[in-house]
Amino acid sequence: MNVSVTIKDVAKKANVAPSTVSRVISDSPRISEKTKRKVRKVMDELGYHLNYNGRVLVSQSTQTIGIVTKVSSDHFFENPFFSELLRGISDACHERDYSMYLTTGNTEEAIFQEVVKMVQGKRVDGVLVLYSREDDRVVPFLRESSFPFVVLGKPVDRPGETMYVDNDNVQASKEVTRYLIELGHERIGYVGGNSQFEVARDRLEGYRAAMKDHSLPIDEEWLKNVPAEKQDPDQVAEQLLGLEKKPTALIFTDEYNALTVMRSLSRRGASIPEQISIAAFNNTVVSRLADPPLTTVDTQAIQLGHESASSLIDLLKRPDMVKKSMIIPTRIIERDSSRRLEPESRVEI
Amino acid sequence: MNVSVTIKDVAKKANVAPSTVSRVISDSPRISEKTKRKVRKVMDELGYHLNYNGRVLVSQSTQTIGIVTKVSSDHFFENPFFSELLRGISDACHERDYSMYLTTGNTEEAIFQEVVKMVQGKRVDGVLVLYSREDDRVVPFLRESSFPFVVLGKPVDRPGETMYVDNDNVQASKEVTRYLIELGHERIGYVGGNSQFEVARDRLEGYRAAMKDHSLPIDEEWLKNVPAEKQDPDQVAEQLLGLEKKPTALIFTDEYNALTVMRSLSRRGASIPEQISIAAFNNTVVSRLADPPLTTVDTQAIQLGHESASSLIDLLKRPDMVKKSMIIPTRIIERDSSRRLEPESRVEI
DNA sequence: GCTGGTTATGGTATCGATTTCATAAAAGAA
DNA sequence: TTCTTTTATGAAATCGATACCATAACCAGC
Repeated sequence: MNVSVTIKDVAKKANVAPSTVSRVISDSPRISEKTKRKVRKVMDELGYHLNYNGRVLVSQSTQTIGIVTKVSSDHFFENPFFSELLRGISDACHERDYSMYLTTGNTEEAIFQEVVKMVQGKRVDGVLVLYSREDDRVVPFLRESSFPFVVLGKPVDRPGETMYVDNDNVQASKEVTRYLIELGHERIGYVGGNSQFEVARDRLEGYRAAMKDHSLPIDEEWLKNVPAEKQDPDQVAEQLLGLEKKPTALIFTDEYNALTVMRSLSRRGASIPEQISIAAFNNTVVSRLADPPLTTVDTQAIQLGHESASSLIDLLKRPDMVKKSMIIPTRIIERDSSRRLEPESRVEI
Repeated sequence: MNVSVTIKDVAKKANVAPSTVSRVISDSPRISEKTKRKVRKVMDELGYHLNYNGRVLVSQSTQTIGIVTKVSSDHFFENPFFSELLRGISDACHERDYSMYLTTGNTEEAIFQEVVKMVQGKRVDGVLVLYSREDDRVVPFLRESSFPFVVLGKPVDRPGETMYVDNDNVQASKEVTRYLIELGHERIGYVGGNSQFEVARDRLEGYRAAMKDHSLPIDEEWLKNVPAEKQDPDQVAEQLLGLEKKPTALIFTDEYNALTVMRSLSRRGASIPEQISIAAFNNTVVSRLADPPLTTVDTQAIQLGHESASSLIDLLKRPDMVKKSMIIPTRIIERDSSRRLEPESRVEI
């Protein structure tokens, strides 16, 4: 096993040319069945296996896609949402016989350099960018290099020229807000994420739009749109409970934030959902196992991952294809963290 | 960008031989500074970038490690434990300038075939197996092929000949059991996982040993050592609460199981930790965010990942190295899910 | 001035597969 | 039977980089 069997060894033993063996491997119709059988027998005998690197060099294609994540410090990695995405991506890759090449780094610069290396070094055929952010260098670089790529999330600029897969976050956010409004809530707060990311902006927009549609005023004190790492859940809880006009419902773009803030709220005597209803985005296992289980917007992470990888592979196979984008539907999963606000129960807490 | 610049183009334009350019790339001391400057200037002008595949072919090394996970249906992927592992692996790879090649599949056969393909096809230099299981074909195959690999978890057989990284699960389980015993618990139950996996067996063994050390009898009714997917949390809760001699504490090898069973227990009126104390393994974000937060054994997933990848890379660099294995220490993180059982409170619930 | 030893660089085979072009053999047409 | 067409296979160039071997240039020592 140490010394490997090459196509030439097979050719020699089978008394054919290397090119014939190559054609047998690709099952070319130009080779007679008899020769195919003979060559295959020898391949078995010698324990031949195709050397992938030789093929890559000549075919100029690695059958591998590069996956670019946010910086590790965003804790994207530790989030089950990421895992589910990866699961979807992985499934799609395996279905189409592609491989995944994972990129990570602790700084944006490190990630960018990784991307440059994998693109210039021809390590991958295409790139899947798992975020969409302002001031990002990766997407512009890929665009400029005319390297095939797909963005998971709505591109910050030129969405028409870019292939992407995303939820309709504005719409989804509108819907979950409306859902709470229909449950009788009027004072609805919103705890978002880093507004550098397109997804955060879209969801905030959807929330605002829904409130406006129902002519409900928004108290800016109800909005906490800050990066997760800067958010002290206790502080958020305290601030919200200290308000004269306390919100009766809260929307979180991040399940983890929802849980930590929920805990702080409960400790301060605001029980969920009795005093405050909660809804969050991303329906991962976290929401299911929370106590009480969270009402969430299912963003269908596995499908998002699957479609994005699948679209990228389509693009690789037919580079001239029209840059179609894809919107994955969302739906609200009702659980116990939000409840109907009966008129009589609208007492101050 | 479409047509790529090769080492030959650089050589021609700089009036040197391709071999000289290659030596400049590797910064060989045999090339004069003057020539290096000249060649580098031309590389810049032409926008040259090393083609990774050409190098791979001649150097017979891909600087990539393959990562083998359990079948997707085990939901290993969706577990933050996996994410943290991956994070550690990723960090180690980036430190050493290695890449990761991820394998997944829905069946064991699919995974096995993937491994064969990546090993025989020379897609990776070494393999990291993220589980240790009975009746596994991957490890024997790697061994037989004398392909470098490291197992995360204690190998089922021939651990002496195999490089592995693991916690001391027997010991860790002993400790957490002892911890509960020292809190005054005597009737301690154990909810484990699929005993095909070495980790499940080790932890069960540790638990039994600790109980024996303290001369505490084990009621076999307290043991639920079944695969996660077959475990109905409600049923487990019901069975445990229906016992005449109910356990006052439970150890879970899986945080998710712990949460689902906990919920069932609470619903049936057994509050945590008042009536039943809980301890679990793997201290991920799940335990931190649970309500109440779980007392857990921190298995240090990130470090496990980091060390395993790092060991594999060491092995690749020095194939003759002694097959040292590594035990990552664990520690108990005390949180609110377990409490001291005061003698007077030992009343039947 | 000649020999021997460095040092800097060039030429070329090589890694393992694919692919184009050429050609021998077989089949079909006249 | 001879010529043309088709089919099956072979020979060799190629992908991009590396590494071995060769050699020119230079310097030192006698």
